[in-house]
Amino acid sequence: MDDTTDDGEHIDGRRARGERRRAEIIEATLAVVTRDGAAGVTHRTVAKQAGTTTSLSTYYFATLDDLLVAALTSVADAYTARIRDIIDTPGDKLAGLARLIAESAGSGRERALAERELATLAARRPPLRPVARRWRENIAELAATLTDDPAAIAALVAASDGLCTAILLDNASADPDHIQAVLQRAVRD
Amino acid sequence: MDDTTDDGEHIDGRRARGERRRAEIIEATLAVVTRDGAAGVTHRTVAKQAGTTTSLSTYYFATLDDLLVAALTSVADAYTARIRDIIDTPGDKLAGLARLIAESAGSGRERALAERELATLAARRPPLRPVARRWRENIAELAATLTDDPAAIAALVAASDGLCTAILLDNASADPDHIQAVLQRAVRD
DNA sequence: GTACTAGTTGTACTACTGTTCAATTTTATG
DNA sequence: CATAAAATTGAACAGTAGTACAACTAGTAC
Repeated sequence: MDDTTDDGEHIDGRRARGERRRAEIIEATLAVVTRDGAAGVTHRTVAKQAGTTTSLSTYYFATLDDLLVAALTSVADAYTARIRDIIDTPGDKLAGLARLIAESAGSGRERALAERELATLAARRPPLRPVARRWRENIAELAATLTDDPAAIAALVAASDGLCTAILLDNASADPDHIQAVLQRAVRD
Repeated sequence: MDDTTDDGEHIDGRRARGERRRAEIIEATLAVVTRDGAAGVTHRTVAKQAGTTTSLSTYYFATLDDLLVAALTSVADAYTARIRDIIDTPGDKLAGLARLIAESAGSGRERALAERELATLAARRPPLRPVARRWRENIAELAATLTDDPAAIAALVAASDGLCTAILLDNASADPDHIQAVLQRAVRD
């Protein structure tokens, strides 16, 4: 058998399977956070959700904190990609951001809630803080393509964050036009 | 002995002491949230912090949820009073709000963090949600004294919330002037 | 004094927690 | 084939969780 890639690098089937398992466990963690909140995350609940054993969860993530860091990183990565898409795509960036925020009311609600729970955890766990900061840094980067005024950038970040809170906690209106109007207030001259 | 108030109502020393104890337990709960986060709140940790026994904590608050609701309510009440002060006091209301938000970086950091932790909990516990909404409703009321534009009101609420996040999670600048400038962007014509 | 109520304590039970570890299976290497 | 490495399992340990409950103390009313 020739177990090589096009690059000629060997692929260890064991490690590949391990990576898959690791990803499954992270996904299971997010499912648990979505269902029961961050407080519901234990090696046992995660393992059960992933259909494996407790020991395997500790095999990949020695401590619960490691697991939470990995889960938050995963969500942050996804959001980073989404925002980078908006930045790189020609067109109205504020409208794109408004649509992304509006998703927090529907399909993206679970993800947004999970991100928020983990971000709150981060306030108390230093290793989590850089990861939690990413969402805000990404918005700031998007804002920087629209204005040079630092106050306007800070205002857009704050508005985005506050709008998400409103949607998640207040069941506020998730009309993209309304959201865009609020965002526009932050960056207009 | 004449155990009556000016109104002539009898005061039961036992009940009075009970009310004091109840308040002490709530205060202890906030201290625990401040130190270890909402996840650190258990009947035992709270009782230890309050200098009483576990059973007494369950005597006043049958379930942990009851205790968390009471603690969040206490914080929300304090914030409500602060904001009402700003509304009722003549002068620049935005400057007052900016000073209040800036406190989240210093003396008020613990309180603000506790409120945020409990508010995040509230997303998942329906009985907590109305209490968690109060902070935002109060800001909206303050905003309503400055403008009639619903978008501007929503923008000020979102900006206030986002600025607090920035301070708590990013260690962002807590300069009242900077904060006021960002807030001003939300409500100006 | 007695009777009653509110507050308070210590104890105990069951359930679940993070974590460890030796044993086992699966896969790769030579 | 044999050997080693990675993945996976089951069981176990010690610690802590929520909660219930009977017993006890302190304050009230008559």
